[in-house]
Amino acid sequence: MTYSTSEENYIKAIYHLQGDEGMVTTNELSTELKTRPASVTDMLKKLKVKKLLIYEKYQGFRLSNEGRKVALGIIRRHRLWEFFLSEKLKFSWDEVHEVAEQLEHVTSKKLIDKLDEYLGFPRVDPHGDPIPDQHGKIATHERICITAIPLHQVMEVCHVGNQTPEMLDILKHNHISMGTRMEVRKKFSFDNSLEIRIGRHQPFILSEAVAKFVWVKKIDNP
Amino acid sequence: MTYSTSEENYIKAIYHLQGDEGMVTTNELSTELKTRPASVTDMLKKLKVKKLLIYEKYQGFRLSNEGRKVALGIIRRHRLWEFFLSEKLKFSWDEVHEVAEQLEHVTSKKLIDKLDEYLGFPRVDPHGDPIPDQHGKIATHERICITAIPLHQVMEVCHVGNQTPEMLDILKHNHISMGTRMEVRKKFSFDNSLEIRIGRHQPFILSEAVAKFVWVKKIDNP
DNA sequence: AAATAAATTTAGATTTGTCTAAATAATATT
DNA sequence: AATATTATTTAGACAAATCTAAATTTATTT
Repeated sequence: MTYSTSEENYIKAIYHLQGDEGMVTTNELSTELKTRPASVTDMLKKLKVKKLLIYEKYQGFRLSNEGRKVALGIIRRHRLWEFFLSEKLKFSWDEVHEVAEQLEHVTSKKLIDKLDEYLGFPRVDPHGDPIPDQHGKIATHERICITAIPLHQVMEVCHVGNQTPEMLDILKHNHISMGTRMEVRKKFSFDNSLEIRIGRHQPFILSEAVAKFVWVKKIDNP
Repeated sequence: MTYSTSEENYIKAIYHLQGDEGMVTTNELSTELKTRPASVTDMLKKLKVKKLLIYEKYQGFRLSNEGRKVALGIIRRHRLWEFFLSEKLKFSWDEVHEVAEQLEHVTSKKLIDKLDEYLGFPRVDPHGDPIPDQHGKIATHERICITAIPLHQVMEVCHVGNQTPEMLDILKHNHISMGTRMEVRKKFSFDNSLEIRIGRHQPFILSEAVAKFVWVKKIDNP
């Protein structure tokens, strides 16, 4: 009922790769984890024996219900630590992931539940991803990429799918962060760039390269 | 320049076993770490190659200067996490050690230095043990066991050498904690128990079994 | 449908940290 | 001082997690 760091990394990666119904392939996972496909196969066998995986050889695989539960536990730990690092220790956005990667493997339920309480039961991490609760429940808020929303509708930034320092830099420059309310005023079909307006400020242009990582949701408290 | 969890555990244990000048033996270390002596010998060879250890076979061993530096880094992490768990997450005294044992192996200098700052640069952990600073400097405050202090001298509790729930219970019951100022009023040679007084409160008796774990120092700000 | 290419698995090796059993060195006892 | 006891080390094995190279299965092309 407790898993090695390596097993946890595999479980987490599989969770992220498999969508709602999808299967994952050996190559995908080996790319994700930067290991050789042969190593992946070895681990798949192990996880299958432990009943965390639905897997028949050559057929691809996905997490069992139990496996998904374990994955959500790991993700809970990861995201709570990210929140802690960002909120309390003032780590910048692009620094939290690497450290949380290590902290997430500290397994003490009490530690995590107390940390959750100390942080005030946050519902999303600094990148806008939802944090599963003690029971593994995870909010699936409806979100949509700003490249796909209708014009002239004010929405709230709730997720950024790229956490590099470069991305942080460009977003900061344009005063975009989690919770920012914005409106798409125009789409330029030539290069798929967008004209954005935040509140009463001067509208500005966002390239497609940036825009495709910015996701919004309907405003919570209008 | 980075060490495995296992290596770190050996280094830390050697640091604790060796006094100021002393040598450590294979058996002592194997008892401490609950491994077989043969495993200890294997690791000693490895740590010697890495120049962390002064070791000639059959002659005992102790940390090199470099080894001591590494040990102090690990102890710094351990004690800062203990402080965090106790102070911020409200873990009780006897619960912090086990969790800190895991957290101490998360190696990010930035994490630890920011944590230190966040906690307000604490100088001692919840058991009264000093926390090394960024440069590995550790305060060696003069302390003395209450079984050994002269009578009628008010001193301040600065260390408790036993962290079981039972110890916590008895100390709590007698209103003794880190920083408590107390005076030994009488020593009973029959059973080596002590009569203690805290402030103007009713004096009480402490058994030798408890007293030998309670250490005090001169009062800082008289 | 056969041939080719790509993905996956198997077989066997390697590293780290551990173990047991046997050999050797140091220490204690008669 | 010789012997017995204890401590330490060596030798060889094992489990976990990885790797390379070869074999096998599935998918794609002609």
